[in-house]
Amino acid sequence: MANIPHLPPVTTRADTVFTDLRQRIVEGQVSMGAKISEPELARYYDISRSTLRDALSRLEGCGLLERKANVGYRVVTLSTDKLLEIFRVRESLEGMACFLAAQNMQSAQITELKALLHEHEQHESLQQGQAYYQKEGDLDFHFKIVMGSGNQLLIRLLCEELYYLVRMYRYQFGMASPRAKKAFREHHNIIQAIEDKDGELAEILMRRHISASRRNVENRMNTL
Amino acid sequence: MANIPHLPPVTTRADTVFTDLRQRIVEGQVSMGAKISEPELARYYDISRSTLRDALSRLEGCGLLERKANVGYRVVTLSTDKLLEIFRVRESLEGMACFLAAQNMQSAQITELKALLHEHEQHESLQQGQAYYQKEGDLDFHFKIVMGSGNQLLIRLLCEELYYLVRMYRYQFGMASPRAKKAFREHHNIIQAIEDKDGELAEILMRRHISASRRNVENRMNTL
DNA sequence: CTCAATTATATTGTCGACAATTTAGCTTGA
DNA sequence: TCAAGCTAAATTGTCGACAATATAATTGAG
Repeated sequence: MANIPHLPPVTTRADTVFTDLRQRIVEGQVSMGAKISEPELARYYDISRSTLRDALSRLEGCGLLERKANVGYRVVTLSTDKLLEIFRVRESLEGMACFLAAQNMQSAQITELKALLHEHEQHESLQQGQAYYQKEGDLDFHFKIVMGSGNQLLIRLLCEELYYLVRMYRYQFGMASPRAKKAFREHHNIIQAIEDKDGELAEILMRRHISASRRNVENRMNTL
Repeated sequence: MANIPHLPPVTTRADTVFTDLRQRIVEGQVSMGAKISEPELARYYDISRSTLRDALSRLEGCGLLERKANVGYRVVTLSTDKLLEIFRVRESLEGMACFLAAQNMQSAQITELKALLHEHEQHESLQQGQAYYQKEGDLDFHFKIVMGSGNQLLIRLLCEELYYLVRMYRYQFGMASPRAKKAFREHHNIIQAIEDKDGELAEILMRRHISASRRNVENRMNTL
């Protein structure tokens, strides 16, 4: 019994709501810190509370919602402190991802990665292109490297959990940093190390790259 | 309105089941890879399926259960590959935790940590003490360091998610390695670096410590 | 007898309702 | 006027039932 190519991904109502609500939280259409009213949201999506709660509990697993017994769910409240915590975790996890990517990434994947960076360089001159890069493009790059690590646990922790939080910060704190140009150069060097299969260097470069972003936020915090 | 000291933690039926089932999965009383029959488990705990599903979805968030739409939950199936993936993640995350602990740990906490290690050294000579150390004691040590990092995200990822998986491996693969004595020495050196507030050294030592365990598993795997 | 199709069974997904708890509003007293 | 206690409303936790889907058993064709 051969598999039908691209068989329709089995998706349940809760899945749909989960994905949609996640997007809305990330983009700030549901304000951060906001209390989730289960009856209201259930009416909004025209589903029962049980189905909604299924979706909500998964959002909690992603760290986008917080729950207190007998009180309910709230959208997570972002803060500079939490952002700095995320940077520390990214620094360690993505450093490891880079190390593993240097060992495991296929040449086809590396080519893809180069193409992505090149494409971003095209957009760089454009003002709105830079905005796009800050929001999504940069994470695409990091995403591809994590995928290249081949470590399923790393992929889950970063791509399916942390990155949604990171995107939420970018959308809602909208940090158009002056690091865009430096970041391009750093990305380029990281790819080079991966291509050279120099895992140790790749890890160091990635850690510096993320560490620089963290310090950038720390400095901005201190001056304001 | 002063808080009543140690106000009874608000706990729901789903909370209780979550905690109990987690314990049973970790200890292997529910076999790994086993299909979860919602009706059966609900009867076992004498709760409704809705309540049970609340607990199950949280177990999924911990990585102890896997879910497939319209098919249901299964206990995660452990494998050597997955164990090695966990080691990579622990190496990076706990390395960072150690680095931060060297900066943030209070002297009282450090004293506690020393006491714990000393206590373990007492048990070391006993055969069953060693078994205990392999199962729980070692993780207690790592747990305390992660707590000392002060990074809430790190704490969540390691103490509330990964460590349950690690304990599950230890219970069910029961690896009484010959590394016990070396591990003591390594723990000792890690504490020293933390006490000296030498974060970089502490991180390196922790990464080596975990990396050695990983290689130990890899070697065993190759010889068998 | 084997394999495919079909039917029957069991399981998951979804729903609406009730109970328990929390929150908001009101009353009362100082 | 304000605070504390009480009452009412709303929200979450829990339940059992039905619908949709997947798994198992049965039947039938070759």
